[in-house]
Amino acid sequence: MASKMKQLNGQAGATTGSALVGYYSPPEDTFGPPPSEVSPHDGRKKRKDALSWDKYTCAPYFDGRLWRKYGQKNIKNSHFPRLYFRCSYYEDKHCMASKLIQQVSNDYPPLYKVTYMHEHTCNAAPIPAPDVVAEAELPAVSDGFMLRFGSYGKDYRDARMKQEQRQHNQPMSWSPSELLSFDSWSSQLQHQPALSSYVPPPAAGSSSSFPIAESLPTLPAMSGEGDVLSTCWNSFRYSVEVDHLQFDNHVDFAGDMFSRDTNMDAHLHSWACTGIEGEEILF
DNA sequence: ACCATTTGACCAAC
DNA sequence: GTTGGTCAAATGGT
Repeated sequence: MASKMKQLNGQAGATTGSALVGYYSPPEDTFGPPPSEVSPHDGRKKRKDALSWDKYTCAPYFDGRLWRKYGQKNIKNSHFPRLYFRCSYYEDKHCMASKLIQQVSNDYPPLYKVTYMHEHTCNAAPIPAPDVVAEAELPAVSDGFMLRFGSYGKDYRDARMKQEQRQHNQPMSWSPSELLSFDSWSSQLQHQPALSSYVPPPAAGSSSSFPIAESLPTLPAMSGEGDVLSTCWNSFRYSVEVDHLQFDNHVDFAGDMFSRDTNMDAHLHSWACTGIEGEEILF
């Protein structure tokens, strides 16, 4: 039998109200105009003869826009699935922008190819870079901890609140990559070659905030159980000397109070933040 | 029960 | 016939 009823002929009206999806990655050139168009060179014509351009990045998820995932497909001759997104304003504003994400390497950090199709017509304001950045007075990294954190800042949280209001005050869940959080490694781990190759220390004696331009994707966040939370985890980095912050059980960081999880292994420390609207966020 | 995500069917492009 | 893009039912989390 297997009579799987399926609505044919696209343009299915309202899919069930799905949430907006946004992820954070370090700002690259994504807030500006799209890079020059690159036509596919695999010989196969794209389904839609649309304007498209490719971008290779380690931070494929957040590009300042809100996307809704609508599909995933295993691709022949690729170890990684292809993920399909369209603009979250597809229904509201009939914005035809879409993108697909294809992981192309399994390095640290993994490299992704992102193919964008159609420009946004939704006129939605791009999500600004987070306002949580490293605090001032960065010391030399020599014997410090390397902190890594991913966050949406206040602007993004405000945007989410607005979106929740649009959706009849239905709260939106946070994905792990959206949580204000950070991990730390001991300097011992930091000096391992595999890490040092892509974690250049900040300039010694730097006294300004860690430049956003120097933010780079880092290792996937690991939970206490060793699970990879999300390879879309992107972070700013900064370093502090051990005595620069109090590394006991609480840290006041950029105005948010973090408490350390007691179940941590030798190198990976996980923290909970109690600074967002009084809620404690654990992951 | 509601909502977000996943999964597999359908169908267009090759 | 095969592969990839899209849709929506099924599934899972809260």
